[in-house]
Amino acid sequence: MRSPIHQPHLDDFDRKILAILQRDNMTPQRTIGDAVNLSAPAVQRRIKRMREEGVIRADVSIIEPQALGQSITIFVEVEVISETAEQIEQAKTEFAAAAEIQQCYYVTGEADFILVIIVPSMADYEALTRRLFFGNNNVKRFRTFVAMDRVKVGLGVPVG
Amino acid sequence: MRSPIHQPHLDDFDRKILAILQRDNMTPQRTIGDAVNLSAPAVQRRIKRMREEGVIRADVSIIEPQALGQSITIFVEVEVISETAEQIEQAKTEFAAAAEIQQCYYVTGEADFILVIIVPSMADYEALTRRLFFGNNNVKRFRTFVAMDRVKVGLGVPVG
DNA sequence: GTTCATTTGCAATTTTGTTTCATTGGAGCA
DNA sequence: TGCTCCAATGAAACAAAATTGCAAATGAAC
Repeated sequence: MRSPIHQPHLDDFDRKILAILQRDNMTPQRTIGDAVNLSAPAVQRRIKRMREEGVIRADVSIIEPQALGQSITIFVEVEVISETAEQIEQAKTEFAAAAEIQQCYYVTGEADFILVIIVPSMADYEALTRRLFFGNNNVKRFRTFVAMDRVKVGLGVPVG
Repeated sequence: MRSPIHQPHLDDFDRKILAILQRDNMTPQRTIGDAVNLSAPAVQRRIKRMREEGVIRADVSIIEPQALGQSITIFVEVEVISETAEQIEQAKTEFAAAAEIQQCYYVTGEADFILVIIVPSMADYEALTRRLFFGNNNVKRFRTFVAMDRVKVGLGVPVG
């Protein structure tokens, strides 16, 4: 379902451009060009290529959840009963579809899934658990961690 | 250290605009205006205001970690020994400073911190644990979860 | 009903993004 | 060496978008 990565070769220019874009993608191409010693059109072509290659996945605004009344961030470790391919796929689909689930990872270790959830209140979380976990008979157990401080939040990748 | 939120009143226009921007912040203001029934300048002024108020925290490109050779995503639950305000602050600062740590949350529950880490290889992770956890005598223990599939990744917030 | 503050749309202006095109700098090869 | 071919570049022209100025509309307080 996701577009493949064709092992793109990124040179130093590309990496510097990415470093700028993942900090502020509204930076004018001319400014980027000055920073990396390239003309604006060159920068523009590289960005376009990296978008096509899937190196740049998306361009988004990051919103403060509190401003939208979504003030609680919760982590959940979910352990399932049956780990057949089919059951796992179904769980992935279900978790991915929930708007409250901001992030979902399928992991090894003492849990099977780790979820990052954003809700307005604990009551909403409680309702969500009923729908998502207690309402799913393949969920063996789940552990909840409530975030008191979002110390560092982002999707930045080290550019090496 | 973080700018406060002055309980900004967001109307329906604002929320619709945010919904668009957190999906694609390169959408032209004119297009946004058409979608929400507002002129482009009106949209522009609202966006500017929400940036100043801190509702919109940042505008970024999202990069595929694999493209940068950072192909392993790891979750870590960290439990500390002493939870004095000072010790916690120090841990926050230390975790926030590490480039490999993409996200860091201070949580309640059976752990104190939850980290999302991006590294090129398990060897790099092992080196990181030595530096961050074994090298810190306030870390009681930590549990590692390696992501096999990044099912859903993003920082989108439900717009209610 | 009047006033005041806010927000809007339109139009002009400025800035930015995009395309065109001639040129440069190699890589491969006779 | 001298040659062609290819990919990437920068300068300039061009198109599109963002931003600003301003008058009109809206709405709340009095």
